[in-house]
Amino acid sequence: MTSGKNTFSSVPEKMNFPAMELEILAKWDREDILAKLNKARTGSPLFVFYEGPPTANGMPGIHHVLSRAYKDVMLRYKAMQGYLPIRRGGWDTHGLPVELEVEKELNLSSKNQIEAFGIEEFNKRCKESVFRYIQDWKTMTKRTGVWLDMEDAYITYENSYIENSWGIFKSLWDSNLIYEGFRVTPHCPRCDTSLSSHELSLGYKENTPDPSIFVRFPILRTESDKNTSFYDLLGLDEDTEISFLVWTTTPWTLSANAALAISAEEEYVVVSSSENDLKKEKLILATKLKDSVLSEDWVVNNNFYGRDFVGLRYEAPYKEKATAPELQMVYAADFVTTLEGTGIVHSAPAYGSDDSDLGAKYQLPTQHTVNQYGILDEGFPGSGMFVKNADRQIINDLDHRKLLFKQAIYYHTYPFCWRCDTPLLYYAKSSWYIRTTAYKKELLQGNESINWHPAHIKEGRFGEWLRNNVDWAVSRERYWGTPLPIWRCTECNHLECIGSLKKLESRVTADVKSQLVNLDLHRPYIDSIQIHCSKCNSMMSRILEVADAWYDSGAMPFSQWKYPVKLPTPDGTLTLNNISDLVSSPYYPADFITEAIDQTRGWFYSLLAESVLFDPFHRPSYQNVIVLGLILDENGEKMSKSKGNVVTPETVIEEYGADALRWYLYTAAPTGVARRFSTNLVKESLRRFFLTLWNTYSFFITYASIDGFSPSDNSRFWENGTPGPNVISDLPNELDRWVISELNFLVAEVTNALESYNPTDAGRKIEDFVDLLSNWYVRRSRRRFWKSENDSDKNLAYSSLYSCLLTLTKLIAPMSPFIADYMYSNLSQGKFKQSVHVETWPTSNPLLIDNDLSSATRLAMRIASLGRAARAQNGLKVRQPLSRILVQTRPEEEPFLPLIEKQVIEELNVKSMESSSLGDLATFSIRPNLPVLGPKYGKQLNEVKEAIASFDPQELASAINNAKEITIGEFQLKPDELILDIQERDGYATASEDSGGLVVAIDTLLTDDLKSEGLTRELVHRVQNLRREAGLDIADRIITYVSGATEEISGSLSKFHNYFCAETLTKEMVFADPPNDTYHVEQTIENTKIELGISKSGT
RNA sequence: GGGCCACUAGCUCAGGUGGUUAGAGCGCAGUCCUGAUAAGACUGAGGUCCCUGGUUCGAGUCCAGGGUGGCCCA
Repeated sequence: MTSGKNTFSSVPEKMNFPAMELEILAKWDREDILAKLNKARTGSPLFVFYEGPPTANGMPGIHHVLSRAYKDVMLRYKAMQGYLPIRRGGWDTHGLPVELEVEKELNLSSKNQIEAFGIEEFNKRCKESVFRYIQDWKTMTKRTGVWLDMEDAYITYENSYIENSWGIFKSLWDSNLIYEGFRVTPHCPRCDTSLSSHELSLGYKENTPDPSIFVRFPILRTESDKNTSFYDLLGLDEDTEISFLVWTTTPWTLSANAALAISAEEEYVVVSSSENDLKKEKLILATKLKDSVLSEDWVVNNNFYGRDFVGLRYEAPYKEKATAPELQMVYAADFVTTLEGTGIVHSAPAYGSDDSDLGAKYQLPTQHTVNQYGILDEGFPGSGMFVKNADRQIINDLDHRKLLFKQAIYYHTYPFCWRCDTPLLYYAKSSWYIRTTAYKKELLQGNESINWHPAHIKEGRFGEWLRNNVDWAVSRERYWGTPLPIWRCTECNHLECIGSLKKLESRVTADVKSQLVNLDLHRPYIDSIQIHCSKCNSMMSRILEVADAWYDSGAMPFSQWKYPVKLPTPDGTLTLNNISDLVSSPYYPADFITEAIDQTRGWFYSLLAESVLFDPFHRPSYQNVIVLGLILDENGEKMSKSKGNVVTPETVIEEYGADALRWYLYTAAPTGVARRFSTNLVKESLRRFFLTLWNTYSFFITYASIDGFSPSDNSRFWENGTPGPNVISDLPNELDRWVISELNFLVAEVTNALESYNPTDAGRKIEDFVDLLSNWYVRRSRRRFWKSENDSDKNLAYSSLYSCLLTLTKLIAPMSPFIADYMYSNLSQGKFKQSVHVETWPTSNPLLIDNDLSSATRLAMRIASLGRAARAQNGLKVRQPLSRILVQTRPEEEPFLPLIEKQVIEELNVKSMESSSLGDLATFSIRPNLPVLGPKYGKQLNEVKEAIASFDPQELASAINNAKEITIGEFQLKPDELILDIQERDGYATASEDSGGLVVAIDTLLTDDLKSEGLTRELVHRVQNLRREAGLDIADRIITYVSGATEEISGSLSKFHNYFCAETLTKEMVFADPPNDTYHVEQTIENTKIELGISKSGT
């Protein structure tokens, strides 16, 4: 510490927060604060953070500021807690959204067109596009005060990243966790491409007409014992045929029927028609749907549950074309409902997602009867036609064969290609899967060990997703992505997975080897690398699929480093040679991640799945997650470019500053719930919190500068010489003791909140404290700062306020880093750290927390509030002193009164405060103390309540006062089972709390002395206004002129001469007309006109 | 269709474990206070705690069903 007095820099009259933030940013740059922080934390325990990588092919929005702000707050907090945070950023660069943007720019609309254009050039454009807005992202990140390492960010398209991701894939391959299967996707038969869910949502059309047909699927009579017995069970003769009635809106898919699905728990009926009796036909359908499908002629013969039909075999319309007719039978499936149709669903695994899942479950064949252009195969009615046109032929054929029961037109919402308007087909394509279901148990166990904020995500959205886990379809038939490292033999179809470049090198021929040097691992380059088949020695080519971009981001813990890599740890520098080293290093798993809720099935899942499957111990790669809610516009609608309701971060920041925006984002709504955003709310944050804080700070600086206060003056002020909340414990003034107690309590609360990853609570607690600091501590302490002598009381007031402000700068530093550093720099006068962000987090001293004092002060605030209300209601302005106030509290609060007497007297401008006993003037009401009586009397409570209500309150009151048991009717009541309220007090200005037992009564008697004093105070007030209007400095001494005063006024002024002069800094009082060169104004006081003037005194 | 979340004053949000008459900030109307304040205090207007049932002596709170909105998935 330097010796001598430093002065505080003065506070600008009008504060420009955004400009201040730019200054602080320049300071951080100039002084390289982040590097200094990292250096200071060398050898500290790590706080490992993984960044969920954004894509920089669009402008960053408010929701991006949200997640960055939440990332930053925890990193800054942990740094202050003494950790070394790992703040490496990352970029997600692959995937369909990127391709779509480029397709749009190049005006391409199908895979054929892309391939004609050239994959090489296409991918080049993709690569260029992903960093199109990187500068905007970096600018936003920096401007919002977010300390993420953007210069050394990982990039998912880099070779090293791809190669590491291959390594994971290879490891899964070796564990038999990769397989090839079918996956049903929305497919455009004209563009010959699958559509993403996003594209799908662009093309839904309502009221699309489709055929709605009900088809008979007769139960086979002879082939198995069960079937025979079913006919026998119903006692059906040879001529009677029984059929499942099946509903479909896609007749063409009947060509690929593989199964029927029913709901096991639903009720079904066997029905026959009285009219059709001759035909001896019986139908089966769900009980609930009978009336909507069949006419009243059909009567119920038998009742069954769906499960009774499981295993029954049937005759499909095109059974001769089925690849596995022996498997065509009834299966139970959860997806079957009884809301429409017949409750019996025809299933074609190639043409439906549910169907495909069912097929996978029972190993049904995925049979294609339609090619990728939507043309129906040979051998079916309508063959060679587009399926939607073939529908008609099929319906006619079914009708002809008496299989069609009835038909209609069905209007529903159906997806069309957003590019070419062709109806989409759900179409099974070959796809590569990761067998996540093999580790379902471990995934669920891993989830158990993760701390989710908010907690409901764990068992709710995320847990639900994991419990319904299906294998991850990880391949995409696309171009711009991590190529899957699988090679297939062109001759014998043998498959091999290659996990690294080195391995690849060992498998290629000598002439190809040279091509591997500096090879871009993307398509099309990697596609030309062939290897020799280990089985038949023919050539193997890479399969053409690339990985789902979620696979990239999920691989991020492993793939983000370029091995070998040297990383700092508490024990020194550690070298990681490969992804296996990573898993056993302190860099795995992450302590903390945070992203928005839409990542539950995105990054949160891919991260969990890949780590659980890859990690030998099957641990999740993250331990704490903050899940953020979405940001909606002020009307509750999602912000989107097309709606034009996007608020850009810049607009808000330029007007109110990044701190205000951040503060709003932390405190406005609990984490995880959607929130409505409007610039006005940010403004409110600024006004309500920052301006209050700023005014308090500004007050301190102003007066501390005048008085030359220096924090180091008070040698016994700091404990261990460190600035913080630990001010000495024997402060004589109860206001100081109180504020220091509140401060220490606050430190504990904020620390707890941030330890629980809850910046929202932390911020709200700070707001509450700042309000108390400004509107109680400073307001009540003002006179201590104003008095002219520099005594120890004044010094301790400064010290206490200083301690609060300095500690606050640290508490708010993680949340609003700019203003925190700005205030800290001035308050610390360069004696502590270079920046608040390299400070250590304050610790709370429980010995300084005084709960009684806290309660007492709250009581003082409540009394003051009631006192002001009582005055206001009776037209007694606070400036008029009155003699006394009577206060009635609850018994347990009464001991607090002496502690706060001085504060209440000053606040309410009365001469004395008395604790009032139950006097004759009061009237009472008595009410039952329900939390006590309820459990005791239960159902009898109503009788007790009635008894109490019918009893004389006055009598009860005195009994309670004497702490006696009271007999009311048949009940014996103890004093604590009743609550006594005072209603009013005649002859006084009274006010009482609605629910508490607190009443105040102000004696309204106005003596001559009190009146004179009130008059003097009124004059003081007028003179103060003149001082301000005249533009005098607060320390200027003046000469005061009064003319035209009544005897009452002049008498008052002479009686309270000293008071008047001290308050107004009047050196000389002149009862005469103010000279012309003074500042003077005519005033009306008590209906009298007087002339009041002031001039600056010479000395 | 399924899952999750939300629904409390005009707006934004608080309201452990059930307890009589549900709060804050902003906004509105009025009054007051001010030698830090872009402020503050008090009063007032403003509530079907989304609805319906149930449990309970007692439900904003617990349970069931439904509604609206949002997100995710079909």
